[in-house]
Amino acid sequence: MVSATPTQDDLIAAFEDRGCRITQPRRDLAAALTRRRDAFSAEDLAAELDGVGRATVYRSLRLLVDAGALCKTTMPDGSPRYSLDNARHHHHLVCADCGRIDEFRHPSVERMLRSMSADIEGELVGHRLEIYRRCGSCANSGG
Amino acid sequence: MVSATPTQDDLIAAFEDRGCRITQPRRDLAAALTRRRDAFSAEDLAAELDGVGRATVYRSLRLLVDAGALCKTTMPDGSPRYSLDNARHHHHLVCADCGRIDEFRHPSVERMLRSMSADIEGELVGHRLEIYRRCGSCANSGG
DNA sequence: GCTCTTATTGATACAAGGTATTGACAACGG
DNA sequence: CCGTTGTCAATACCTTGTATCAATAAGAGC
Repeated sequence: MVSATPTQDDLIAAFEDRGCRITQPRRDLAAALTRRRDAFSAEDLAAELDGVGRATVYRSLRLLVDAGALCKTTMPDGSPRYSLDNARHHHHLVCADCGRIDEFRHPSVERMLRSMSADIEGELVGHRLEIYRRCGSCANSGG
Repeated sequence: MVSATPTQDDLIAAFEDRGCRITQPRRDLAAALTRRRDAFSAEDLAAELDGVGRATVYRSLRLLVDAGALCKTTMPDGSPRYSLDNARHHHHLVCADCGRIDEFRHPSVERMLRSMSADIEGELVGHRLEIYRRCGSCANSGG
């Protein structure tokens, strides 16, 4: 049961669960990820992981997103960011100024989806919801 | 007051409202757009508009999105699609199979946003919501 | 209608984010 | 410890745009 922010071992386990081999690049990547408390771009991570190929970084990120260990979020300008996933279904609060991403669970979201599904023809298969805001520190530090 | 799906003249008016010149490429583009009843990619549209430069297509699409005449929506795989906008705030129902995009207004969405804003630190500056489903025809035609 | 100014154009280069290919390599089952 | 095969790094390429720039054409003013 993974419930808090995943450790390096949790990330390794995510690879194993998907039948992947545990290689040095994946270990390096998992280590780098657990060192990061913030949201990051794939390119940033690739730049940090000297000696690990760019393609490998992208492949691994996709694996971890599919495994549910990482989230991929869209910034207001459309550019993607990755962040560690604390599991359980949630959405994201994205600060439009500093890019900070917080997980966010609110009963009204699921309530809304239930209430809509009655009025929507066809079968609901998913949704995408980001909430953009100015976070507390950005709101305080001027603007 | 533009309330139904915009005509070619409405699109031309959208350019004019923004102080833009009405050029032949923009006329061609507006004509092509009103012929389209479906969602489309910018590249598709550029391919259709022979003789209109790729950059011009992208520039014009951005103008029309800013003017509120077009919507830019994200497919489940993250790729963008454009569709004519019937104005008034709304969200999108995207068919995960055929890519069909319908506009969609439901009181529970705004209710949800209101209800959340009370619980969110900082100032809300926007949101992004797509609902993915299998539309009626896709659900019927097997799968 | 004819200039003149300037927005706009198409071509092209570039950027960001990501996938496909490929020969070399290394995990790990036996 | 060996062979199989998943994975690697490198590289080319793709998609979705944006920046640059010289050439052009809108449309205002006469």
